[in-house]
Amino acid sequence: MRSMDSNNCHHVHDVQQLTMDEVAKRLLAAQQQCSSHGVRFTPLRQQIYELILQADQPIGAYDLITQLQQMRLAESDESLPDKEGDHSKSSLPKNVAPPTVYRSLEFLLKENLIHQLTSMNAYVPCCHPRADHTAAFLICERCQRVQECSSIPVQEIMTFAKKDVGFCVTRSVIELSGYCRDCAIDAPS
Amino acid sequence: MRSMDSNNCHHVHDVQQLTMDEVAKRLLAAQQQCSSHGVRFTPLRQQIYELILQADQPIGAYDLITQLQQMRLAESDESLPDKEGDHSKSSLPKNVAPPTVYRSLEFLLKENLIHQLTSMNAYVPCCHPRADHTAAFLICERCQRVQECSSIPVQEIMTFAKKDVGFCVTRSVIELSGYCRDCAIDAPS
DNA sequence: TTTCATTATGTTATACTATAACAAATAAAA
DNA sequence: TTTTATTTGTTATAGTATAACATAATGAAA
Repeated sequence: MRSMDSNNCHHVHDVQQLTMDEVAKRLLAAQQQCSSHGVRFTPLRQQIYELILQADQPIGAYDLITQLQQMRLAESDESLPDKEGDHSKSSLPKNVAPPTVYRSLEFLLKENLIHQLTSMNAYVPCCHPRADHTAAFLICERCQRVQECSSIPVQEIMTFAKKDVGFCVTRSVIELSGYCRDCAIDAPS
Repeated sequence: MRSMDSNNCHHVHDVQQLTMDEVAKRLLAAQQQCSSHGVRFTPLRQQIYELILQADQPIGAYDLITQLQQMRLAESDESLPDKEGDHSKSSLPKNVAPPTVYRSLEFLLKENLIHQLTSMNAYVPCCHPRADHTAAFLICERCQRVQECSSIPVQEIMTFAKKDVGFCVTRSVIELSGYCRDCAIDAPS
């Protein structure tokens, strides 16, 4: 059972377990963001974003492929039950190949709509699509819950790299695996 | 050209570009550590550790395989030039398969002799093999230089996760890519 | 509208990274 | 020595990601 007070500290958010309402809101916001950025939020990109939003765990590229396949099969089945249905609708390709998904993932990453969890080859929605912030991720090994932290200590590492080491960061991977608060109860501390 | 004062701030070290002397020292230290831990520092493990120490960049598993192959070929060639040499020496297998290398990498990781750079699927020596510290890595995209930081801000993230979020970290991946001090001069800041 | 250029997607093939499962060899313990 | 445990070899395959080129859809210019 997930604690309700898990978000009480500064800038820590669960990235998933969204309600249908929240998913809808995110999709709309993404629409608007893409529109204002002058980039195209195509049906494919939208579908993939939606799958990532709806997933209750970080989802891998090949899982997305599987789910897309099933969605397309389901769509083509819908046109059969109709006795006099027009079968000339939109015959999407049956097979979804890796590049199809990876290109949309690349797009969503560039738009800051999703994050990549490099340590587990999976993807999650971004909590704050607007900002180009540096985030750390707390990944629970047991329940797969992922929390996104854009807290002070995370920012301090960046300023440390710049000020003290003279290192100019262009990409950050900060992923801490372990046991979340709820799961740590059962596990050794 | 690498600055000499790049290590002037607390707990930041280049992980590579070791002199032959330093490599020898590390090997000896590893020998002793393994001995005291009651684990076996076999010739294979030693060879792989040595290759990682000698590399001037993070090295991938399949690069290690290639290098091992070449070493073994070179060894078997050495026995040919001798006119009356005993060819019955140590005929090592010609092919080095992935598990051979991955198992030794696993060993070296467990002994804290090396680190895995998850974001680039490569491996580097550990600066402080003794401690089981949390480290951040600064990875230069241009010159491939890698710096290991076990500085205060890094530790603060860990305490933040524990104290403020109740998250119990078992494994950390903190890798910042970008431009090191020397390369940042030419690149946009 | 038609043409053209651009962008996005489909398609095929393949590269790269890593592990499972079992066999053989080696070293340590009984 | 015999047994046991550990390490390494071997074969096969799983999992992740991209290159290269073809086709289709979109948006802009003529």
